[in-house]
Amino acid sequence: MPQAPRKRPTLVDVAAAAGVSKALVSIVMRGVPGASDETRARVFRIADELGYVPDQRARKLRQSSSGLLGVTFELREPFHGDLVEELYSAAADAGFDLVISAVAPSRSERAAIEALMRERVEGVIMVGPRAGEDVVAGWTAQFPITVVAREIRTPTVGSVRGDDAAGVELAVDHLVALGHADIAHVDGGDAPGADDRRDGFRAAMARHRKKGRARVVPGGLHHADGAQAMRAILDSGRVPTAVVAFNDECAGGVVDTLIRAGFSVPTDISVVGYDDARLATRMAEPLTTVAQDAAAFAAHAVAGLVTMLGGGTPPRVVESPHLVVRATTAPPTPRIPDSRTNHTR
Amino acid sequence: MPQAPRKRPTLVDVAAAAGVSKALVSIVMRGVPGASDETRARVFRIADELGYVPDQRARKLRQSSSGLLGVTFELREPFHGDLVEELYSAAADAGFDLVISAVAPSRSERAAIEALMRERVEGVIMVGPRAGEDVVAGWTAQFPITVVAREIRTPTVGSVRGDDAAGVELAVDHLVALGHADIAHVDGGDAPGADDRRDGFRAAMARHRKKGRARVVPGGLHHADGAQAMRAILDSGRVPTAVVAFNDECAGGVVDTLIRAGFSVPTDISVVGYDDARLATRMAEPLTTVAQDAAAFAAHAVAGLVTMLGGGTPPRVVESPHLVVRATTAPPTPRIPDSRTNHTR
DNA sequence: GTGAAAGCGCTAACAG
DNA sequence: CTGTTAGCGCTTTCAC
Repeated sequence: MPQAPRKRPTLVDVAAAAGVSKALVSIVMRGVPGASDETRARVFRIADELGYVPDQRARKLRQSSSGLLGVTFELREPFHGDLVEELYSAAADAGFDLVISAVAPSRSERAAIEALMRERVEGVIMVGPRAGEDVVAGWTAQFPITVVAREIRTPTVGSVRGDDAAGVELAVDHLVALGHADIAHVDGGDAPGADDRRDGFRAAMARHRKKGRARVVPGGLHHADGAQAMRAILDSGRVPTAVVAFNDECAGGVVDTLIRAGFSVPTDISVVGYDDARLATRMAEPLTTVAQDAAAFAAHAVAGLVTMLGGGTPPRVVESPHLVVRATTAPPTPRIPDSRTNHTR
Repeated sequence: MPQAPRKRPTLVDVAAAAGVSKALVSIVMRGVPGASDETRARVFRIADELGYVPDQRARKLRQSSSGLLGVTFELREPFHGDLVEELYSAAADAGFDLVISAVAPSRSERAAIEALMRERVEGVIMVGPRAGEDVVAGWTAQFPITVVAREIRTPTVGSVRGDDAAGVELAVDHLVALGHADIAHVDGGDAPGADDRRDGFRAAMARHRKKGRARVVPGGLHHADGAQAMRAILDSGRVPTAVVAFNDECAGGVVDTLIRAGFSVPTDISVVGYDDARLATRMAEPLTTVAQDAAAFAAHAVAGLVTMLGGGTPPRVVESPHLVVRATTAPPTPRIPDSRTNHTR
């Protein structure tokens, strides 16, 4: 097995070895017309023998446009991972390469964005950014930006997101159709999209003339938030027959608390999540959830950004989510009062 | 708010605006000695006004070494995310920039590595690669490679991993000290490290003269694998008092199945995970687990790779894991035969 | 302390 | 079909 060479072969090396000009090698390597088949074959063979790999950086430097799209995402969010995966293919389809830059507790959004600036990406897609609108708008001075999975009002910034209100309404409609009346919403606090989901919940309950039985409980994005919120609901003594959680992870916390309190899901209580992140399939009970189509998000984000690159207007896409019914929802069972009250704490 | 400029300012633009040569601007931007304080201040101010950001690609192209380290990791693995985060800081400390390239079902390790080749990274760190040893060794022709969180025997490839056997032994020792005798191991199938953990389990049980009561059940890396394995154990009728799972996610599946079968954790059955990924804290019960220090892994991987860059020998680091006792382990409770047998299926 | 010139590896435009 | 020439934006000698 060959060791890492002291110096990588360049176009010139290949050209010399093949006895042709470097321009010709370039033509062959890019697969553009302008070389005879036999030259092509010979150059390829030599390049291969030498272990030649074109230098992407030099290539992009020479070209007027870098053909690069940047992406910022959070390493910790499963749904972000799903999106990044889809973005790779969406970008490739559009003829762009992707440069991904992660955000984590020890690496700020600012740091992630600045790395992208230095890489000379032509535009960036920010997945669920936490920065303020004005901050994001400020970065717009460097390149066009499209935000995914978060609403943004600044007109110069593109936005691709799901219709959060409609998604929650879908969930409520499903539960009502099953016969549920007492439904609680464990919300997302100040997370992106939380307001809309809360509003959607209230609107749907009002539409079904169950306004008085709609309960909103403070929650959050994570497992612990859902668990704690559900515990609060149980402790309140007023137990609903169904819960709509802010997202899948939060729903996981809700379910876990219920099971440990001796309830069974969905027999005693139905639970609906949101996102349909890969996570939803990693739970003990396949979760009924509102699905956001990551592939569609990615496609719209890339297409929208490319439009902006050409001077077009920023995309403003609101995708309709759909409901995926799995195993955590069922018709409510008549409740025997107090039979389940001695739940563990 | 300024719109994205038609063309980004370059060094020349800044130089012209400041009335100095571009070499001087370069000196100032890099912060190297060779410019007076007032020139420095003026150049900085002008660069800022123009919104100038140095072009990383052109910069690296000119330099003999790119100062770039590549990383491949799986978007879906929480522990990989932890590692990547630590790698960012470890690389920065060593004066390198990171280029991360994700692996996902729709993006192969080969694709991820080839993107890195084109980026002219000087070396790469592969987090828990799945490719065969020979394949990884083959890539070594392009750049030095260090593998993290997986054993590799090829001497030309660096390796930084935890002592998997010792880790599982730690878990078994802890359980035995608590008084457990019947312990099962839900293994990781053919995942990296699974063999060692299995061996460690058997060795520890033998050491404690409980060889006959050691049971190994086929599992896997994910929640569903753990859940299914635990179900199989329950169905077998021979229920251990403790389970050591391959990793945290798998342990989550084990716990979930137990709870739903009416067992309580840790009162009836203790469960130990592995990794201490962020995930471990996202569970309903804080998981007792074998912790791998992601920061230490990252530091060793970067240091080792840098050594290889300088012609040194590939690192061969085996980190000692440690046990983090949380809420899923306790002394065994005397079992009333068959009291719990009617678990749900 | 400052500037002029050369060139990193490649592609684009042109000439043969 | 093939080769030559001129840069992309930057850093790096080496003069002044």
